[in-house]
Amino acid sequence: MAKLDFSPIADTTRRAEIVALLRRAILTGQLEPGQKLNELRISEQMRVSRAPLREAMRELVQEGILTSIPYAGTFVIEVTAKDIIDAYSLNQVLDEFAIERTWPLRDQRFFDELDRRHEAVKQATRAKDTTRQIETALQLHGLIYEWADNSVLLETWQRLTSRLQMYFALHQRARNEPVPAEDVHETYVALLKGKDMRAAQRHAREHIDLDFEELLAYARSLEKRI
Amino acid sequence: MAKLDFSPIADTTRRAEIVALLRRAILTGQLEPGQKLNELRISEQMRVSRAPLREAMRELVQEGILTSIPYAGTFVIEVTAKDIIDAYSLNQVLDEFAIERTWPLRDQRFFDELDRRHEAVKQATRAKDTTRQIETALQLHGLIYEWADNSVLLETWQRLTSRLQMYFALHQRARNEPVPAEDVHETYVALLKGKDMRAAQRHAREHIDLDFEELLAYARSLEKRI
DNA sequence: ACTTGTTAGATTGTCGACAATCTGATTGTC
DNA sequence: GACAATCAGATTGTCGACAATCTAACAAGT
Repeated sequence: MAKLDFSPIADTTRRAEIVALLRRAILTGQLEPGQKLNELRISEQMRVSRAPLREAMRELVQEGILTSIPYAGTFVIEVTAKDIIDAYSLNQVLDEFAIERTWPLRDQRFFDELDRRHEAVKQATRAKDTTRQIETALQLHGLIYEWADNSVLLETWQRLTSRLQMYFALHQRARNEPVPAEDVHETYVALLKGKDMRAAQRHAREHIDLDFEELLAYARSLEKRI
Repeated sequence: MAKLDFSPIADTTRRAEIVALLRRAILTGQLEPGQKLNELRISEQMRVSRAPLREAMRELVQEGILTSIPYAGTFVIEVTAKDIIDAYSLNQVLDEFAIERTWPLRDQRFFDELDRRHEAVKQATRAKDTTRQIETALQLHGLIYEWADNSVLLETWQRLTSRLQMYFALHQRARNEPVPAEDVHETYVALLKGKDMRAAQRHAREHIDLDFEELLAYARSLEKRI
């Protein structure tokens, strides 16, 4: 018997595809915060009935990027400065925990995957594909969560990621400057390969703080516009 | 204008009621882990069509207490020893964070609410209502999360709570011993009222460890039975 | 005996139509 | 003109029926 591992086959329900489509539209900012999702219109555009669409929307509500008011509608969540602060402060705590758990489990496969994802970020940066840059950066960041061998932690991170990605996308969309060309993840990757866990944890915290300042400033500007 | 705060009116959709019913059935162990939820049967029992039932089930899947396999069915999640370990280790980290954030925000209203919830636990204990005891104990524990003024943290805790409650319920159901009569939360409440934050954090960690040992032993026994 | 094809039954996924509810415009009243 | 009552249109919530898919039992071939 050959020892070939087959991966699970793709979800073949319309619902799953709708979830993916909607999530992408929200996280890239094509659907703006506060915007209402008209079921009839969307179902017609997707050539799908409202049943699977509604089920998909329930999933995204639980995922935290949509919000639903009975008989009124389902909306993309609004982004407040406080939301961003809250998400980031929790993210710091989780990062520390994830690094602690991943640390003893690092092996060659981990380092290889780390390099692979790092490379993906650099490529997206060179291509000036901001959406993909955000996506790959979060995937790079997510490796410590995938490696930490804690399914509940991973789920929590993935929920948080949805929001972070949305915040970043909004931020990128708002400022029309080009994306920073230098590689801010170089140190992060080096530290994860090194021997000083505390240093890695500290850097994760500081590095996040850096991006955070800029993002927060944007969030504040949003607040004032209302 | 009177400064009366009205609480949001109750959800009036069937879906919301179904979610509440199903969640309760799962968390109290009436629906056992691994059990399949037959849509037609349940919808007939509830005198409801399958549409709102299915939407409710999608929510609970995202909430993490159901799992769905396309064209096969939706099942109550299985509980493994590792799941419990994972949930608890994350809970420890979150507890520390929640206490840290809540600490400077404690006021008279906090202390009053703390006492109120503590009293509810004691009452459920006296009445030997194990289900309610678990529920109230988790509510007591959840106060630091509600008070921490971090919506993302609160959501995360609520998701985690669902599972913890399910684990505890399973545990309680398995052992037929009476529930401990002495009050294990006395010290916890006292420390939250005190001046030493570190001590409170330490106790939260240790206290949880205590219950955890017992719960874990049960989880291991589950593993072996398979 | 073991695999492979076939088929019937049950269950999930999807659809189109109807009922309940909300919104905002209109009318009528003071 | 301001305000309440009413109504029409649009949108969400729910239903019952049909289509797609899975499972398990059985038959047939090797």
